Amino acid sequence: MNKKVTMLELAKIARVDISTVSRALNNSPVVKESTRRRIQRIAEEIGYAVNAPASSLRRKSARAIGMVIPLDQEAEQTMSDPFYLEMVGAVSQAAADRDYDLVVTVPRDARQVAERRLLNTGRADGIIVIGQAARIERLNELAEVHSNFVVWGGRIKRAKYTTVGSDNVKGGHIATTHLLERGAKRILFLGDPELPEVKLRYDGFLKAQKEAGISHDPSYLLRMNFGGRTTYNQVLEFLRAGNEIDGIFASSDLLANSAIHALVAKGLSVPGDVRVVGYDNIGQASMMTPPLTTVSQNIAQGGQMMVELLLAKLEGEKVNSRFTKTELIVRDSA
Amino acid sequence: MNKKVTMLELAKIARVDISTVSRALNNSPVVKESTRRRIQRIAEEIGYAVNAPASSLRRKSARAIGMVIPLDQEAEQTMSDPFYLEMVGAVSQAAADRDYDLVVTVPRDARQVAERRLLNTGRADGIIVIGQAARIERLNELAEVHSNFVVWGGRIKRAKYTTVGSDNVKGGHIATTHLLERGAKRILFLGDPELPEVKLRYDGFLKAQKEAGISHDPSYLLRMNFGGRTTYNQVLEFLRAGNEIDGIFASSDLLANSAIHALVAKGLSVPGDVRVVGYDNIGQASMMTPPLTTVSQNIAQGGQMMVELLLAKLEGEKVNSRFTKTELIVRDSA
DNA sequence: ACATAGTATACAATCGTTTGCATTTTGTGA
DNA sequence: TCACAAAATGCAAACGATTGTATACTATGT
Repeated sequence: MNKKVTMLELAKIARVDISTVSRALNNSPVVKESTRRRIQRIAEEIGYAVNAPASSLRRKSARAIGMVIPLDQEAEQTMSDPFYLEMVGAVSQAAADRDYDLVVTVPRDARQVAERRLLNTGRADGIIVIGQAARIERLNELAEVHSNFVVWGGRIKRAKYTTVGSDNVKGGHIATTHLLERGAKRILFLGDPELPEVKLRYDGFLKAQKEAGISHDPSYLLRMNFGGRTTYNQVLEFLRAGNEIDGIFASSDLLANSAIHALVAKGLSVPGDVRVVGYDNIGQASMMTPPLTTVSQNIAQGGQMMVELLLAKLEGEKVNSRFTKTELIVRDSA
Repeated sequence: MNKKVTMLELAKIARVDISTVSRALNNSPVVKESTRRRIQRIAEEIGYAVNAPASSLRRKSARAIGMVIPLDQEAEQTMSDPFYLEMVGAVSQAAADRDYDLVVTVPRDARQVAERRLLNTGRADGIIVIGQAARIERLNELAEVHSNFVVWGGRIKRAKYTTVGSDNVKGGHIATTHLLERGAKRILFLGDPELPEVKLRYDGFLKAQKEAGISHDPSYLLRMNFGGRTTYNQVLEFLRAGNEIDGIFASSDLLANSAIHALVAKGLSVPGDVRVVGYDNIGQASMMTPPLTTVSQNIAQGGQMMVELLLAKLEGEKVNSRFTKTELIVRDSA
C-alpha cells in the first residue's frame, strides 16, 4: 500500500545524478532550465516528495516552527476562548506561506520542558509561545540559552525575550476614553491585574480616567479570569449590592459577554443604561447581542509578525518586540 | 548560543560505544541496568536530547501525527467555533501521552494536498482529519493510497475510511425526545443538512418525532451554518413571520446561542416559552444564559480514540470506525 | 583451570538528502 | 579546428542516529 519513492530512483528515471535532482527540486540556478523542468515533471508524475527527516538532518533545519500553547490549571475554561484557535490559524497560515510546518504542543502540566524539547531535538527551528502569564521567569531562563523564540503577550520591562502583542496600555486607554466620551462616569473594570496583559490594560484604564479628571473608585474592579457563569454571578452580585455603574471595560470579550448577560438579567439595557467595551475582537464579538464594541488585537497580523520575527531571528538578525495594530472596533454596545 | 551535543560525544564521555548509548536511551533490555542509568544520568547532565530528524530517518518513522483542520471558505467564521480548539487540545494531549508530536496544518485553499504532503514527505506517520463536510470523495481517493488516517465526523455509508464521531442520529434523537417529553410540539430545526453530520442529526430529529406520532412541518427547518448575526436575524425573521414554536433543536451550540438571543429579543423566555437544545457541549455552553442543554460529543474521548485508532493502524491492525459517547447534557434551557 | 553458555558491549552498514569540489560538456572567439 | 572560459553535471562525504552481527567479557559447572 505504501510504496516509497526515493530521490535515487527519480534520478535513475531522469538519467541524471541524484545531486542534480536535488538541485533541480530546490530550484538551484546552476541546473539547466530544461533539465530542471524535466526533473520536476517526472517528480510530479511519479508522485515523488522529498523526505523531510532526511532533508532536515542534512540541512540541520527542520523547516518547522513549534508552537506552545500553555493552558495551565484552568485548562478547560481557557480552552474555550476562541482567541487561541484564531491564533493557531493565523500562525499556521503565516508559517505555511513561508513553507514551514507547525508543530503544536499543549503542555499538560506546567513541567514546562516543552520549549526546550522542541528546540533541542531539532524538531523545530524556533518556537512561538502563546502567553506569558506567570511564566516570565521561566521564559527568561530559556532566553539565556536559546534566542530563537517569540512570545505573544504584553511588553513587560523585565522580560528579556522578544514579544509581539497589542499595545495593552493604549488598548485600555482608547477603550476607556470611548466610554468617557459617551458620558460614562462610573466604570467597572473586569479582569485580573495579576496577569501582565491585564495589568497593562488596567493602567491604560486608570490613565484615561485621570486625564479626564475622574477619580477611579478602586472597588470598581472585579478580579476574574475566564468569563462564564462565575463572571455572570460576580457582576450580578456587584449590581445587587447597590453599586451604580454606567460603563464596563472588560479585559476580554468572554468577560464582556457574561457581563452583558448579567446586566440584562438585572433589567439594565446595553448600551442604553450601561455601555460595555471588551477586548480581543474574537469572531463572535460582532455577532453578540448587541454587537460588542471591543479592542482589536489583530490576531492575524500578530500571527504573521511572530512568524516573521522568528524567521528573522533564525537568520541571525537582531529583532525588537512589536505591537500589533491596536484599535477600537466600535459596535452597538457602547 | 546554540551548542549541539551529539550522541557520539555523550558516548565518549560515558566511555562506551555510541550504539550502547542509543540502546540505553531507548531502554533496550540488553544493556546492563547500571550502564543504562549511568548513561541516562550523563545525558541529563549535559542536556542531551536525541536528534529527531536523524532518528526519524533511520527508524523510518517521524513519531509524529499530522492534524488537518480544513476551514474552507467561511474560514473566519468557522474558526471561532471553540469546538476545533478543544479538538486540537484533546488530540495534542493524546498524542503527547504516546510520545508523538503533532503537526498541525490549516490548509488555506481547498487545494487539499495537505494530507498527502504530510504523509509522502514522511513528516507524519499518520494523520487525523477534522471534519469531512464536502470532502468525502477526496478522502475516499486518499484512502485508496494511504490507509493511515482517521477522520472526525459522522459515519457515512459510502465513506471508505475510518471515522470517529458522535452517534449523530442518536444525538438528534435524544435531543428531540427530550424536547418532546417536556411538551414541545412545534420544534424548529437549525442547521444545514447538506453537511453529513447535520443530515444525520436531522434524521434523528425526524425519527424521534415520527415515533411520537408528530408530523414535522418541513418548513420548520432553517438552513444555516455558522451562527452569529445571520442566524440571529434568520430566527427573528422566522418568528416575526408569525411562526409559532415551542422548541428549537440547533445542530451546534453556536447556532443555539444566537437563536436564544433572537428569542429573547422577540420577548420570549427560555426555557419558559421555548425550549432549546444545542449540539457540541462546548466549554461556553454551561455558562450561557440560561445554561445550554446540549448533546455532548465528548471531544476529549474523541481525540483519544482517534489517536488510538491511528496508532493501531500504523501497527498494521485492522480497525473499525467508532462512536464517542453521545449523551444529553441537561441544563436550564430545556 | 577450562570449555561453554550467557550477557554486555563494539563494529559497521544504513536511512535519504544536500553540497563542496572535481569533472565533463557546451559555447565562444580566433 | 583549437584553446579556454563558463555552464552543467557527477562524485563522494557528510548529517546523527539505529540495529544486525560479531566480539569480548562473566560466571558457572566440572
